[in-house]
Amino acid sequence: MSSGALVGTKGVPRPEREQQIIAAAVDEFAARGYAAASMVVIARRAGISKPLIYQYFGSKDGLYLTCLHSVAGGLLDRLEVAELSVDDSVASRIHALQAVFEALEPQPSAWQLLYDTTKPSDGPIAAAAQDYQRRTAALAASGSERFLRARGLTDSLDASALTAVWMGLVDSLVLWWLHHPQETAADMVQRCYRLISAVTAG
Amino acid sequence: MSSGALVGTKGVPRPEREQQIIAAAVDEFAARGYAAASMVVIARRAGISKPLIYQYFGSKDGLYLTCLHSVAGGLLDRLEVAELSVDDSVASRIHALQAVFEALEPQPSAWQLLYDTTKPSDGPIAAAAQDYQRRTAALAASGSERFLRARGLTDSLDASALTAVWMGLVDSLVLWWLHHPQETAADMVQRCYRLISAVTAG
DNA sequence: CGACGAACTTACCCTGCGGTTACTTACCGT
DNA sequence: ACGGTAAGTAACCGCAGGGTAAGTTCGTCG
Repeated sequence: MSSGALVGTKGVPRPEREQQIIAAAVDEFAARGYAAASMVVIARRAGISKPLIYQYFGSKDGLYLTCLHSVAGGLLDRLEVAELSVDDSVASRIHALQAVFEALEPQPSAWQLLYDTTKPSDGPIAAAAQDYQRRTAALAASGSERFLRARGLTDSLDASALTAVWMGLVDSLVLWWLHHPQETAADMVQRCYRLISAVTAG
Repeated sequence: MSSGALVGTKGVPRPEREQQIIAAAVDEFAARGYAAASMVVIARRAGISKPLIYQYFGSKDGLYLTCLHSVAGGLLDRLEVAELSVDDSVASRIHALQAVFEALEPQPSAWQLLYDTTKPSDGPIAAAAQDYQRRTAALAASGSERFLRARGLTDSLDASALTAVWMGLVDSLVLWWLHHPQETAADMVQRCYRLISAVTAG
């Protein structure tokens, strides 16, 4: 047979196929959320069929977990390094922003996995997500406490709220970036620097 | 029959039942998002059965639209009034925050309807949501432009990004409030005032 | 050349969801 | 008393989505 070849192997080795599937799944999970994402759509986006995903990842949960680790792992490592450059000034926060933008540059939509509100509220996915959220929140919280203490505020709820605000602020900037894809990570860093200067100027 | 009475009217008049259903639906839509929310779960939360919802609201979309209007209508009216009190200082933003907190005090979870990413991307729901989003964005954008112009910045993308940040900041504060339900709206306003003062102090 | 395993697919099962039909109970005006 | 109408339900339908079984093609190694 010359044409056809609708079934049977296409000669793509497993690790490469897995990366294609993960990339497609991250896009789909980011766009629709865990609950609304469809496995057959992910398969179509990856150019293969549904059972291959199950053979490689076991279940929808397994695929989602793989995507989550792939996205959050590198991001958190970078963030933990960048946090060392943050002191108690507002302006020094730019280092954390830079780490986020650079980590996300290959696939910015990945960010939305971290704030997906449709994932299950218990089970291994919830556990992994809470663990990542705990680690990022701990990073942000230590910065918030330092910041407030330097200004004479010690209320722990104030620190908690400021942490939430700071994390939400990063979220907003990344989402804005998603809607302006022509901007590079370096553009974003410069823009944030300008805005921080403007706000803290009075 | 003394016990039982599993079918037949329970004597609750329609307007009252509708309010119960809307309250239950807002909670469920807020918690799971449009796509993942289940009509039978909403019915169970409201203490009735699924067909009654269809009799009163026609469809899942109809129920969602009713919830959206019920939530967003009052909030936007309040916001438009409050925006008149906002000048080009950072501190005056507290008036907008106060309007949001007070409007949400009866049912804070309603906020999450406005940022539901799982709603359909076309049709009447998308149209209504885009209209509300356009109105809120217009409010926030006018404030951002005034703010930046007063500080010598005129880049329209800067204004767009700052608008996104401001809206995300409000979002973060409301979400933090959802996790600290013992706080009143007045508590939130005071806390925000403290934090704004701290950040703008240097 | 033959056969074994890895890469793939078609066709299916089953649960759960949005939506509907047909029925039951209670209230209320005359 | 009684009948019309509003309030309310159990049981069903079609379909979409997660998950599976069994089979097909291709590279590769003796």
